[in-house]
Amino acid sequence: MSSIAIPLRSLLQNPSTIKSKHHAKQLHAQVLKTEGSSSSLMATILSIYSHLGFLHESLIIFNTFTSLPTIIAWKSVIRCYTYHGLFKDSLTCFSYMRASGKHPDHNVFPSVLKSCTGLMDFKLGESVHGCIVRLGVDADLYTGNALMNMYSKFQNMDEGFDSRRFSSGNVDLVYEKIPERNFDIKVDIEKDPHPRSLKFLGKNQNQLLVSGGVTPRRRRDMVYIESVKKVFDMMPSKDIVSWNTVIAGYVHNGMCEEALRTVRNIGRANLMPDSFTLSSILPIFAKYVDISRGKEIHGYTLRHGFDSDDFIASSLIDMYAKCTRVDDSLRIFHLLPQLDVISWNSIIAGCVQNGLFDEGLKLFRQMLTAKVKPSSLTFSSIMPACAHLTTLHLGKQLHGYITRNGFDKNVFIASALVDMYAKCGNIRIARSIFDKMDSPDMVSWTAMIMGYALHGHANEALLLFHKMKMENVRPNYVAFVAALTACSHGGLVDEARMLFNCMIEDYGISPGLEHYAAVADLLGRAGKLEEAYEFISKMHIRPTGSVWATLLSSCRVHKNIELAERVGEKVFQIDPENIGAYILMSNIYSSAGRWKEAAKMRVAMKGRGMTKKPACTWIEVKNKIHAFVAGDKSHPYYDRIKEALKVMLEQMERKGYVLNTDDVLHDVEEEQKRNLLCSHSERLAIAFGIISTPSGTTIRVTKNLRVCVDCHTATKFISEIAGREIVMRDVSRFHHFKDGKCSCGDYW
DNA sequence: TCCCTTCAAC
Repeated sequence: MSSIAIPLRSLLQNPSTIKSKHHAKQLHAQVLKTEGSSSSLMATILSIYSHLGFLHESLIIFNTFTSLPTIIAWKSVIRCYTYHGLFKDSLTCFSYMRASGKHPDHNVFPSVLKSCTGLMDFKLGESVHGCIVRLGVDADLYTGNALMNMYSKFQNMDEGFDSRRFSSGNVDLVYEKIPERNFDIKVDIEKDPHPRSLKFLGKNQNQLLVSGGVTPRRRRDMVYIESVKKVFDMMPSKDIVSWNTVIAGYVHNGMCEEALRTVRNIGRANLMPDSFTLSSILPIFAKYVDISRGKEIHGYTLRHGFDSDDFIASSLIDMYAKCTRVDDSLRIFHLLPQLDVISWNSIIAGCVQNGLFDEGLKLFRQMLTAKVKPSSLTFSSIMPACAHLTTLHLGKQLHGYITRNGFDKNVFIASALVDMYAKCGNIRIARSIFDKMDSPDMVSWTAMIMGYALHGHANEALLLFHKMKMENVRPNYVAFVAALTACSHGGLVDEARMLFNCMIEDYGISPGLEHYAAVADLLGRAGKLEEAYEFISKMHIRPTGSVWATLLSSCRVHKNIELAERVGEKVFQIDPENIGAYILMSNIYSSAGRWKEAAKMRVAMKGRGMTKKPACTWIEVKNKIHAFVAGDKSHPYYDRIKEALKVMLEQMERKGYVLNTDDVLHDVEEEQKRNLLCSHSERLAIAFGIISTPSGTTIRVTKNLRVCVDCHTATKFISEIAGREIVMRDVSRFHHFKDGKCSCGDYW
C-alpha cells in the first residue's frame, strides 16, 4: 500500500480536493492505518469532515482527543456547529476554547459572530467584537463582513420599547454607544417603562438617563447602523460581500436612498454588483412602487445572467406584485425551473395583495400538491384571502392545519386568524384566539380593534385600544385608523376628535387619508355636515374624491341637497370617474323627486362609459358559495325563494313594515319599485339561507356594496319573523340582526 | 469562513 502514501500526504495538504463523505472516510481509515492517530493528523481529518459539514464525524474525532485540542480542531467544530445552526453549542465551544488558553485566530470569528447573530445575543456579540480588536484581527476581511452583518441585524431585535428587555442587559449597549452624556433627566424604568419621545443617554442601575428628543427605537437603530458603517469605513480591504452587507444593512434600516447611493459606488471600487446586491435592493422598488427603476434592475439581471437565481426571482415576483403588475409576477414564477417555499410564498402573497384571492388559493393548493411544505409566512399570506372572500369553512380548515403543524403560536399567524375570524363574522372566536396569545403585538391588537370596529362594538374597540397602550404597545398609523373607524361606526364624535388630536400631538403621527376619511365620515353621519365640510377643506394633504364622496353619502342621509351639490362639484373636479358619486347624486335628486337631474347624472355616467357595479350578495351553505345578483332568476331554488319572500313580506307589512323607495334610482311606478326592491340581492340570499338551513341557524351573508336602506329595515323584520340571527357583512362593516334590531343601531 | 428574497393590521 506504499503507493498510496504519496497521494495521501498531498491530499492532507490539499484537503479541499476531498469532495465526498465516502472519500473522507477512506482517507480517515488510511491515515489511521498508515500514519497513526496523532492529534495534529486527527485535527486535519476533523477539519476535512467539518468543511464537508459532517458534524457527527467531526465530533467523534473531537471527543477522542485526550490532550487539549489544537486550534484547528476547535475551529473546525465551532464552524461545523454554526453551519448546522447549533449556535449555542458553537458559542459554548468558543468559550471552552478561550478558557483552554488558545488564542482564536481570524478565521474562527466569522462563525462565532454568525452564532451571536443567530441567537440574537448582541451583548455577547459586542464582547466578541472587543476580543477581535484586542487580538488585532479586526482588519480581516471575513471577520469585518461578519461584524457588519451582526450589527445590521441589531435593529430587528424588537419593536418599540420594551422595559423587560432593557432591564435584562441591553441597556449597556446603548449606554456605551452614546458619546454625549446628559444626566439631567432621570426616568425610573420600573415606574415609567414607556417614556416616549425621549432620547436615551445612558443608564444608572435601574434608571435610564434620557432627554427629550428622538424616540428610543430610532435612537438605537441609528447607533447600530452607524456601527455597520464604522466597521465598513475602517476595513482596509473590501470585497463585494462587504458592500452587499452594508447595503443590506441600509435597506433593513429603511435607509433606501443611502443603500442606492452605496450601490452606485460599487463600480468606483472596481467591483460589480452581484446577485446578492440585486436581491437586496429590489425590495426597495417594491416598497416604493417604483416600477421603472425596478424594471431597470430586471433588465440588468437578464443581461448578466442572474435571471435564474431563486433569490432574485422571488424579489422580482414581489416587486412586480407590489407594483400591481401581478401578471408579470406570474410570468416570472411560471418560468422558474425550481420552486422553493419562498417563491411560492411570494407569488401567493402577490396574488392575494392584488385581490386575486381565487388565484392565490389555487396556487396554495398547487403548492401542497407539489409537496412543498408551507411555512408560517404561507399562512399569513393566504389567510387574508379567506377573510376577504368570507369563506369561513376554508379559514377553519387552514386553522386546523395551522394547529396541527404547531404554527398557532406564531404571532403573525395568530393575528391573521384573528383578522380572518373577525372578517368572517365570528367576532367571538376572534377574541378567544386573541386572548390566548402570549404576547400580542401591535398588529394583533389592531386586528382585534378593527374587528370590533367592523362589528360596531365601538366601546369594546376603544377599551382595547386603551388597554393596548397600558400594555406598552405603541399604536401606529393603522392602529389609529382602527380606533377612528370604531368611533365612526359607533357615532362617537368627541372620542374621535380626542383620538385624532392625540395621534398628532402625543404620537407624532401625521394623519393620512384613512384618518381624515374616518373623521369626516363620522362628522357627516352625525349630522355635523358643515363641520365635516370645513374639516375636509382644511386637510393638510389633498383630499381624494372618495373622501368627499363619504360626505356626499352623509348629505343623502341628512337630505341636504344644497351641500350635496357643492360636494358633488368637488368630487367631479378631483375624480371625474368616481362612479359612487354619480350614483349618490342621482339618488339624492331622485329621493327629492328631481327626476330630471337624477337622469342627467345617469346620462353623464353613461357618457363616460361607466357602468354601475352590479350588487352581489353571497352566502355559504353546506360549504358551497351561492351568489345572487338583483333580479337573478337563475338559481335552481328561485321559485321557492320568491315564494318565501312573498310570505315574509305579508308578515312584515302586518308588523308595520313600509317600503322605503328612496334608494330606487328610477322614475317608475310604485308597484315596479316594490318588485325591484324585493328582488335585491341581499334579500334573495337571506331568503335562500332561511329555506335551506335548519331553523335557528345563524345566517351569514356578504354583500359587495353597502346594504341598501330598505333592505336594512326589511332584514330587521325578517330576523324577528324568522327567529334567526342574521349577520350581514357589507363593504364597510358588519350588521348583526336579531329580534328585529340591528347591532349598528341604524347608525351606518 | 462572510452577504440576498417571501408575511400580518388598512
